[in-house]
Amino acid sequence: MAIRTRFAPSPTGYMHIGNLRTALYAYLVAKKDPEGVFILRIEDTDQGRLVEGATDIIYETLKQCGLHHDEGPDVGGNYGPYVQSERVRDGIYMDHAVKLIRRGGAHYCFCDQESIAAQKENSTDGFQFTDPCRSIPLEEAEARVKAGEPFVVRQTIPSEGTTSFDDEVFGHITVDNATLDEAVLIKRDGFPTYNFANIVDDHLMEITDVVRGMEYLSSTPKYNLIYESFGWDIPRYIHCPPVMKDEHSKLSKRNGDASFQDLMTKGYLPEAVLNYIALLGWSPETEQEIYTIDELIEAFNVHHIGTNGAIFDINKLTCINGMWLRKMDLDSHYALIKPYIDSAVKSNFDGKKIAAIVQVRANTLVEIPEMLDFFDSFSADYSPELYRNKKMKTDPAIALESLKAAYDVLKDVTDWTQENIHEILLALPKKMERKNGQVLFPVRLAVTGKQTTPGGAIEIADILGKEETLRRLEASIRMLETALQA
RNA sequence: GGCGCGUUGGUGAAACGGUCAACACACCGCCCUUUCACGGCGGCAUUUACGGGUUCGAAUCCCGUACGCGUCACCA
Repeated sequence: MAIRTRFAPSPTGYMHIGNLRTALYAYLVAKKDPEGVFILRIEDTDQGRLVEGATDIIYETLKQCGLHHDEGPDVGGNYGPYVQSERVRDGIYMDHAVKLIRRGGAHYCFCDQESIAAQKENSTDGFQFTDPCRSIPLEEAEARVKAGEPFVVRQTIPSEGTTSFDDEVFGHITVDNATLDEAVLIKRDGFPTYNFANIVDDHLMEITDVVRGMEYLSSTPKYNLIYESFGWDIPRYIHCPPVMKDEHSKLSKRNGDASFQDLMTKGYLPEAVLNYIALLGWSPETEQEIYTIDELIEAFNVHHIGTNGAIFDINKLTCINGMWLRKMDLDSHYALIKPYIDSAVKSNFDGKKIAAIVQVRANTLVEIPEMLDFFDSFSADYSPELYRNKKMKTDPAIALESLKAAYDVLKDVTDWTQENIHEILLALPKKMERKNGQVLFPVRLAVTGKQTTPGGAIEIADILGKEETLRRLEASIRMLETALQA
């Protein structure tokens, strides 16, 4: 039988990295099987927490990441509807709740919240609700329901014995039934709770592998009791530890940095983000670090998912993002970063050449414009002290000498190509008995006015063109002369 | 508080009883070099939360303690 997994978010806001990672893992588990099916189900049973537009963010994010679902509200499928509120209208949950009650796995409960609170009030430490409605005979309960009395459906849990299950990540877990409380399955408003809707839908949609956060680990035994009451097969469980913001707290929707959309605006690539979060909590069996989605499918193995929370490290993401940027061929890299180049460079320079000098340096997209600001704005009012560089063995006086020499040879170049500039400029240090750096470092500085830039003197001069290079050189020479005279 | 889960360097982590505890990020040096970066090389846990036990041998198994997280909602 083919593997079927689902990603079941509730549309309550942004998609954060922890969520996305759960989606990724569910996707990988499904696609590991060539026949595997990945399903998107929207869990909107909490009508009070719905956030408008949240569903679209989910669609958009999955799409950007290439996590295409085979079934879902927008793409259809044979197990629909894929939105829980629509399933409520179809009566699916209530029908199953009634079935479960008849099988003894649940019961009607007429307690109001006040009486539960009162019981809690009167109990000494360790409150566990004891439901008096458990003992109401079924016919009587059904009659009260029929008469219109408000009710909830509550799970009936055996007071003795133990329940255990196997988790692919955490192993075998056993709990005493006595510690399990009888959770509400159908709320007073007729909507199912998350737990119940989940069980029913997972079964009806024939989910074989349940991938979810480990916060559900403690309610899993209750799930299994319901599966057993129904006589249904229990799925494989894959509980994932949380993605943490720091040592103590999980990544939260409040923390804007954690949302996928924010990472996009911060200049990260979807592929890199996916690559990174795959590695957050899961480790491959080889030392390979860069993975395309297809490579992840190939390498993924649930038994290498870790058991403790992993702190989201933007440094590592940045590094991986840089690797993705660098491994692209120049044409696609240029196509990708063109908007960022254009936003900083309005003058008519060769964008592709600029892309080439940027490619080995940029780790994120947003840092690109700042790197390139010198192309459009140059004025020789920077500090002459910038020319003093210990490693290059330069100071303003040496720089002035080099700049003049460079200007003299450069002004006669007729064919302004990188090769020619290279040849001409590198002849200079030899002639002047200087080190390469003593000539080229000042030239680069003179035409950019910046301490550090992407690209060296030759590459930048090439891009700037002869006229602009000479203009900038001249301005810098004048500035240096004035400074040295003073 | 009950129950469950966890604890390897600043971070992600490998090692599934057997040499000096991989690797990557970050950090620090050095090299390369026309700056920065890229790339290369090296450093960075005398030790795997702590205490016992089992064993010829433990990060790895057992027990206890501490700490952390989760759960105990008519939220998901």
